[in-house]
Parts: sequence; C-alpha cells; structure tokens
Amino acid sequence: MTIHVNVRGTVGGNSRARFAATEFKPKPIAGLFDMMGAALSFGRNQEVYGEGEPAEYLYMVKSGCIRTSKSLNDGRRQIGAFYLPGDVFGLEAGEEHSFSAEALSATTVRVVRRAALTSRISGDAAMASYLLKLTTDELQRTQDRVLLLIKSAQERIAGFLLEMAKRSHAVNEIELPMCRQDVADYLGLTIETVSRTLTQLENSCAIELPPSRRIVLRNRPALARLNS
Amino acid sequence: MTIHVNVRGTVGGNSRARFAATEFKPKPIAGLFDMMGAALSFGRNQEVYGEGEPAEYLYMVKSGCIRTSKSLNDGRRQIGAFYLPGDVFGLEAGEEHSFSAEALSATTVRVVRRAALTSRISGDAAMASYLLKLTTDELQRTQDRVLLLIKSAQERIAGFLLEMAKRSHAVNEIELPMCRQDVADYLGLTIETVSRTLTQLENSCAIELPPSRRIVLRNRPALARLNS
DNA sequence: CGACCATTTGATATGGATCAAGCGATGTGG
DNA sequence: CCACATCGCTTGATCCATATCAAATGGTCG
Repeated sequence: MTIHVNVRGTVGGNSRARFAATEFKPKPIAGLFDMMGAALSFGRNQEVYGEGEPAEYLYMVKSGCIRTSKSLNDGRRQIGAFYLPGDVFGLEAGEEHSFSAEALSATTVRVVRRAALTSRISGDAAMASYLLKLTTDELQRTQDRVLLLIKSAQERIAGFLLEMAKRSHAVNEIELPMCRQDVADYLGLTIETVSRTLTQLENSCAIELPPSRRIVLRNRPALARLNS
Repeated sequence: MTIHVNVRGTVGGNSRARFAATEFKPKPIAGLFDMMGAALSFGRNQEVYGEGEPAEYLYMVKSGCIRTSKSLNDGRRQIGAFYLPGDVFGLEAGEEHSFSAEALSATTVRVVRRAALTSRISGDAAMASYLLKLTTDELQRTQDRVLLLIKSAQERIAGFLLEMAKRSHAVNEIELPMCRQDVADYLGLTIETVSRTLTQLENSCAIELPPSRRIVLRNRPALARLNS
C-alpha cells in the first residue's frame, strides 16, 4: 500500500485512503473523514503543519487535542484555537496556512485533501453545505473570541471555562488538555495572571481546582455573570 | 410596485427585485447584488438590523459605511467590523444576527434574501463557491482582529491604520469614515487612548493628522514594524 | 531521592482606564 | 453678526489591572 501523504505524522489505522475517489457520495457526511481520509498520529508538541505551508489538507481530530498558533516577531505567541475530538481544522481563506498546528498530547487525526472536497462543490450540494457550515461555525467561534479579548482577565477566564465546559461532555467538570501557558496565549494574558485569576475564582467559590488541570465549576451562574 | 422587504431603510433605486427568481444564473457574480437585490438607504446612525433579529438578508455596501456592533450588559460596546463599499455583511452562523448593523453616515446598500442564495447551493456551483468565499474572507478578517486585540495600543492603532489604508484606494492618505469612539470600540480601547496614541504617532512622525478624520501615513515601515 | 517541569505566589512596575477639564469646529437663536 | 450651546477631539492628573521579575511549591518520572 502506498499513500502519498506528504504531511508530518505517523500513518496508521485502517486507512482506505482513496483521496481522488470522486464517485463516492457520503450519506452521513459526518463520517466523511473516516471514510475517505488517512489516519495520522502525532506526539506531544509535534507539528501537524507550519505557518505559511500550503493548505492542502483538512483535518478532523479523532482523539487528543490540537492547537493552532502563530508566533509574533517579538516572541509572543497567539493561539488561534483548540480543537477537540470531532472538530475540523485546517480551513483557510488563502492557499496557505496562516497559523501552525501542533498536538497538545498524543493525538490522532484524519486527513482529507482539501481539493477532494472543494472539487465536489459543484455536483454535491451536501458537500457544499458542509464546507459552508464548517466555515461559518469557525467564524462564529472566532467572533466569540473577539468578544472575550476585550474583557477583563476574570471575564476571559470565566468565558474560557464555560466554553470548554460546553465542549466537553461532563457537565460541571473539565479536564483541560492544555497547560497554563497555552491558556494564557489563547486569552492574551500572562501565565501568572491566568494562575492568579483561577485561584481568585476558587477563593470566591466559583470553581474548584483539585489537581490543576481538572476544574470543577461550582457556581455556573456566577461565571455566566462574569461572561456578561 | 410592491416590494415586500420588511427591513428598515428607504427603498430606492432601479430595484428589479425578484428575490425568488431561481432561473437566474449570475455570470459576473460580483454584480449579483445589483441584479437581484433591492436598494436601500440609511441615514447616519440608522439601524440596518438589530442584534437577535432573524438573519434573513445579505447586504452589500454601495456607498457610505456600515458598522456592526454589540452592546455588553455593562454598557461597553464592541464593534464587529466596518464595511466599506463593495463589502458584504449580514453573514451569520445561526439563524439570527449576533451583532446589530448601523450606518456611519448616509449609506446605500443592496439587499438580497439569504434563502435566495443558499437555495442555489445545490445546482449553482458558482453560488456555492461565492458564499464560501464570502465566509472565508470574513473569517480571515476576524482572525486578523484577534491578532490585533492581543497587542499594545500603539500596535492596534498601527494595524488599524494599515488595514484601513489597504482598503481605501488612496495609498498614503486615509479619510476615516468613523469617529474616535468607533475606533476605540473596534480596538477594545478607550477614546482617550486612541487620541493619545494618534498624537504619539504624529510626534514620532509616523503619521500626520491635518484635520482629525484625515490621516496621512508618513512612515509606513515604522507602522508595519509596530504591526509585527 | 533528585532533576525537571508546571504551577502558584509575592513584590514591583507600567500601560491604559478613569475622571476631569480644555479646545476647536459647527450650528442655532437672539 | 455675535453669544452660546453642542459635539468631537485632545490633553492632563491619577488610579488600577495586568505585566514583569523573582522565588517558592508541587507533581512526575527516571
């Protein structure tokens, strides 16, 4: 079996990879990546793609977590988004990636060629709608980020926790897949401010921090109020 | 002539408004709004649509300028974007507007029913691509905003000026269509900080402020350096 | 145990917010 | 035509939230 995937990562899984299979009509389009994509594995901090590389593929997270990030010339780093299992990343406006993508921990993804999807826009309305939905959803999340970034540290953290809680399945308990520095770079704060704000919220009984990556939401209304 | 446009604004222009005309195939899709849309006029600060209203239409600015904004419960206001002639606004992830839209000054727009476009996704590949492009472009601009918002006041202002310069046609001179307060709410700063930062930039000879809405970029490299 | 990394905590500095006043242009009514 | 109100913008003084610098604590893995 030869798979011409010139991407980083370890090829694995039962990849029935036929990227150019144009006759295939996905019924449940959610399973698209599983059906037509190759599986890849990444280790902690391993790069999936780099800023400026051609945006040839779309990716769906199967397990683990991915962050996209961008380094500014002075060393600051901005995190574009965190992607959890089921999320699709790699969508770009232009022909190349404006952020790089890295795995937070051992992560598996499915890849499909972008061209394999976009070429179906004509003739496959479901595919066109699917791509549009992926993009509008991403847009919505990015707009929500903008709203977060103009607020105070408390509000950013509260908003972040609520967002993560909504995305994880457990109701009032979150296991953060990322370190404090990642949270800080996501919210445009320093690691110290993130830490201090979390302890403040703990002191005000809004949350609980058993070990530091696990967070229990004790008082959602209070957090939601901060989220305005 | 009866046009059933339950939107605010003054109907005018040569509106050959046939929203449900499904047989129409736009060749130059850019002219789409002119061909199938109704023209509307708005005065300064007049609302085009409000936050929470059903997102039934897409709009293209023909003249003037539109801002989208959102009021937070504590009175702060965040501006989502400024739209100049040629820009399309009103795109939403969900079924209702998450921002409201207002005219900055006397402004004319063209409206088309969103459903009239989305219904064509199947069968009209050009339309599908067009909608996707509108959305990815909007996404790109929103991601650029996120990058601006984590920076210092000087960097935000510099980035904003460069963005406006790129969008306006005159190379090194911009006529801002919005007041300082709008700039402040766009960049997540106060009006005082915007003003002070502009005078700082003037003192460092990066820009010139003949009357306050007109800005001359004297030293683009310096601004670009701030923009990192 | 000891090295290493992530996180927290403390002390201080600072950029931008806030509060307040002044300035300049535009418009209105006497 | 001028006095005066209004609005948008700038400037000044002070305060505070967050950054910065520094050190302590805790957790994990060899």
